[in-house]
Amino acid sequence: MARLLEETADLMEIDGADSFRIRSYRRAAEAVAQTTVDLVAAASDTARLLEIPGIGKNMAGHLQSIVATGSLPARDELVAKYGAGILELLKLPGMGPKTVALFWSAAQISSIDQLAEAIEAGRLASLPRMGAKQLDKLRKGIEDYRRSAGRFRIDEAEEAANRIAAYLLEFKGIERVTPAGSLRRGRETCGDLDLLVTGPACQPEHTEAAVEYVAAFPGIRDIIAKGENKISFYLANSLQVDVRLLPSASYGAALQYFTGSKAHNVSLRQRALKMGYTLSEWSLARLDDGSPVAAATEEDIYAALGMDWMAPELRENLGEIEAAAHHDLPKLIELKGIRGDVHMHTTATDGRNSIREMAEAAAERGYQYIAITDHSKNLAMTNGLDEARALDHIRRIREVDAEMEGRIRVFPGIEVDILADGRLDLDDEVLAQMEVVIASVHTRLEQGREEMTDRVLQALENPHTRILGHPTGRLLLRREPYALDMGAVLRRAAELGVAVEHNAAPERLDLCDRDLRLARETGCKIVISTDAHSTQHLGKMSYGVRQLKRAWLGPKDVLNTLGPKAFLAGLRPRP
DNA sequence: GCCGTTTTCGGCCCGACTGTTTTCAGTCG
Repeated sequence: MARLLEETADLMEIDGADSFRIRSYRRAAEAVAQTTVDLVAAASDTARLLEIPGIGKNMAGHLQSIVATGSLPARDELVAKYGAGILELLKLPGMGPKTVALFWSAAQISSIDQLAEAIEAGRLASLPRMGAKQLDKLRKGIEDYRRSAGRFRIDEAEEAANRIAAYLLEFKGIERVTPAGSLRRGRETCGDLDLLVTGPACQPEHTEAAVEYVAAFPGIRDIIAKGENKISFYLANSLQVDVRLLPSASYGAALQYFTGSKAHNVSLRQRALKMGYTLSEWSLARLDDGSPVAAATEEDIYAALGMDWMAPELRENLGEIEAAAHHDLPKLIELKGIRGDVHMHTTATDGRNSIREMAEAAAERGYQYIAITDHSKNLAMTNGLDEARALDHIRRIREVDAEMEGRIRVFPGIEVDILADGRLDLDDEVLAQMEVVIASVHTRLEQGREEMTDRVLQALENPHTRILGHPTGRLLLRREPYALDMGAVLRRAAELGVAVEHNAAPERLDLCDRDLRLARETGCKIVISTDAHSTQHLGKMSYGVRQLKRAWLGPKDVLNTLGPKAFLAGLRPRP
């Protein structure tokens, strides 16, 4: 429902509707996404819907229409006018509603394919504001987009996996559903979803009823293939799902095989061959007579190969096979090892909860400490703090720290903006009052790699910078981490004792595998956070922790696995 | 389109940056 409202807002923007009216659709989308009210149940009771802030008479009608018919007439009309493909254009960097509208009216462009064709044909060069640079940027944006399209963020894949698993487990005779592939390995994105299913209903020759049950899953858009042991289909969002039914006797071998990675499996099979075995999705078996050695569990298979079992996140053929054979696997970070979160926002800027509420929620989660790090003045849209407000805010944070009576420590902090010349946007005297100063780049990165890197290195030199924050959202969404020379940044950060933040929210995995491995090699300290803007968001960081695991980062590398005192001591000393 | 009233219509976060301007529009956070 939130997505339909959000898309309607996008279409209205292209259509040139009143901006405040558009905003009310976005607010309603947000409200729908956040509310705890059961909207389907409440749809018959208009008064109930009207109680939700941001939902008025019209929106209530929209919600009722979505519940009743699955569609929203206001959106349908605009889709009919512009075509459904036009929404995709907004995902290209530098493409906003005005440009989309311009291309539509001037060249009848309503999809990415049409845009690509029009650029190549030179049909856009005569339009206002469309110089060579702009068109180059669009060309590159389309290329990036096409490369990443078809992959799904891990949180989307996991949500789908959970939904399907819940359905499958209702069937008598299905006992276990395990996601394999890149979802199990905790990659940032998944190309498709592999679900391994076992139980009495999965015995060979007797799978028909179970297969039919899978095929009846209500979320299926198209069935691609349906056989005895395997069924493949698309969900409504085009995510491809492969469900495999397996006898429990070979469940471990199949799980190992389908978890991968490919490189890990190749290495593992080579090792098996050297030891006189052959490894397949059915079993680990002797080469000479084909008799099975291990198959039921992954532990059995790895053990038979003389190795310790390892977490799926490690299986990328980056030395884990040798380490497991030498019983030398690193001690890795688990979610429960995170003892504090030191990047979060409150109602003072763009957060939804007060300092006290954030502190209570964090204490309830079992955290030992937090830092409140609201935005500084340069982020005007968030009502960022200027010097005077920042000082007031610190006073309030200290009060809450006292009010919590030791149940949790609350450190004063701030997330400052790194300006174009590398300076921070608040006075040093104010920064000197903060325990946690996170310096973040919030402007877009078309400055070029050299300038951007310089800018960040400058910010590291500022003696008040204690944590380097995420280098801007747009960059992360485009998954182009090397627009910044992260090697140079991490090395300098390590020298200066500045910690680097790894934002663990699923849509924001801002340090990629290579950066995290580099952090380990350079000895750069990592701080893991979720950049929480509400109590709901606080602590939802399992994905980021899985990233750390794959990079082999251990508790000694991640500062907020330490207690409050050790955490502060691990930051760069304050001047 | 929502909200909160000054109860029936006016207000609704704003500044930096880029590329194209020759004074600013569009995008982004």
